[in-house]
Amino acid sequence: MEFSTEFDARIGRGDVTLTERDVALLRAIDDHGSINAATATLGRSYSRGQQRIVELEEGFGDLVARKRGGSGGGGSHLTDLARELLNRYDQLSAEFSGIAETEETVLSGQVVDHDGELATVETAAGTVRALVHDDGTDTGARLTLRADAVTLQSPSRSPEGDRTSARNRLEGTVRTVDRGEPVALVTVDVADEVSLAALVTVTSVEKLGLDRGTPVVASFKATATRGVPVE
Amino acid sequence: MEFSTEFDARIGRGDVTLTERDVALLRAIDDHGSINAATATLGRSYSRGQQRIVELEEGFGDLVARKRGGSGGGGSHLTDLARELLNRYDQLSAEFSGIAETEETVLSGQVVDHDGELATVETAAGTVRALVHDDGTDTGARLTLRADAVTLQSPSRSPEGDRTSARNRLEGTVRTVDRGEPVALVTVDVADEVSLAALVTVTSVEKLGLDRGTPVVASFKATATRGVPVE
DNA sequence: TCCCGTTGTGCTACCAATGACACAACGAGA
DNA sequence: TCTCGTTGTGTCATTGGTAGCACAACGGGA
Repeated sequence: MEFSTEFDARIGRGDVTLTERDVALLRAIDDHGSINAATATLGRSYSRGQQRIVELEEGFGDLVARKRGGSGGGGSHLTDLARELLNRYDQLSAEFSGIAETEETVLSGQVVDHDGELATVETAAGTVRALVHDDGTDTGARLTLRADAVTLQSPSRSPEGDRTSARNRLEGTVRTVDRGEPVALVTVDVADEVSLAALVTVTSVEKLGLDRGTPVVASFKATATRGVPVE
Repeated sequence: MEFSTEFDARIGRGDVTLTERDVALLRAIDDHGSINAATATLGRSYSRGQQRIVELEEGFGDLVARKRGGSGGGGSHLTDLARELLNRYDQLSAEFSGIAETEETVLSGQVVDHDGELATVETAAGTVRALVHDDGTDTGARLTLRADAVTLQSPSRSPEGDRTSARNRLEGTVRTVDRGEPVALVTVDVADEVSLAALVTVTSVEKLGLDRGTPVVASFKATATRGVPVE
């Protein structure tokens, strides 16, 4: 069954939260130079738009410098704070949509150890360390491993007693290489019936000489793999 | 200024989307064995709850097996599909909240090259490859680098012409080590006035002998650093 | 055959967010 | 002093989602 994963990003402060709708309003003000023109082009009512700005400013501080009267009747422009908020919102959305869109592989396994948030999980592909939130009855867990968190390297150069903080290592062989334009999706067989997806740049594909059958080591940080308890 | 980053996770299919509210309803049905008891304990109306289930099932397929009449009057229980949906939702939430909570560092810089989504950005800390969405007027970009995507390694063992797909490398020295219980937040000075945050396990801190002043190499994948264009 | 608690369905009422509209206040420039 | 387009403020209407309620349908067991 095919799902689409979606999200709403919000930025909160005090008891107001900035939503996508608010961001659109601020952007329109920035574009048109007045609340009036902004609400008009958005097909929204001025009165409500103005009210909303006041509400937001009670939580965040000055966002819109407004002037009435004068030549042209006045106008409004965004404060530096508002611009910072918009940038922050863009970044947040970019990260969320990264998650919503990126391929991921799910590993199920048994929790054999639990130290705070850090769990050791036995999976079909080997034992993996991951962050698992709840720790009440730790029997099993489903780990989700995002393709952009997996780094690939040649087996020749990959010491066992490692000097890196990426301590989850799974050996395998490349199953498929799906070249997008600047990025490629590589799937790696790490056990019978278990394969990982890794998102790497095409230049990395070439540097590592990745092709069907190439032996590789997939490594990923414990702190980058999150899981939820099951059963 | 201190913000809180929030989100709503949703799973869509067709033209219905499963929200957190729906998840709560399904969970309550699973707990109590009937829609009636579920809506009652949630303080919601039966009629609306039942309607909502029908709406969801039009998009997703059978979620709640309902039986009326019989001993006890009947009852309801979740289908396997519903359970799968709930698991999927849990995983998605876990990933989103990981993003919302995790420390991150922002690098601003000039875009010097743009190949599809992959941009090369000159920052104060060095040149970095990252995924940047829009590519209309590529002047500057703000890259956000999540602490859980940064891996640390000792400089001794880190070949220049690398055999790994993590190609962004920044050398620096440890500024602070903030030990949480199983995970530690390490900040690394990589240039004047620029420091990165890395989230690693405490055992990695010990293995690498990280302490204030320790020279380290911070590396991260281009596909794990996302940016938004500015100006 | 009756009893019971559930599902299924339809109606009204309510609430919060929003739009629609009216009108005063403003202030630079003609 | 007048004009003009904007901000600021208030009132009323509309809308979408929900609760509240009533009542029929169901079917296993007493």
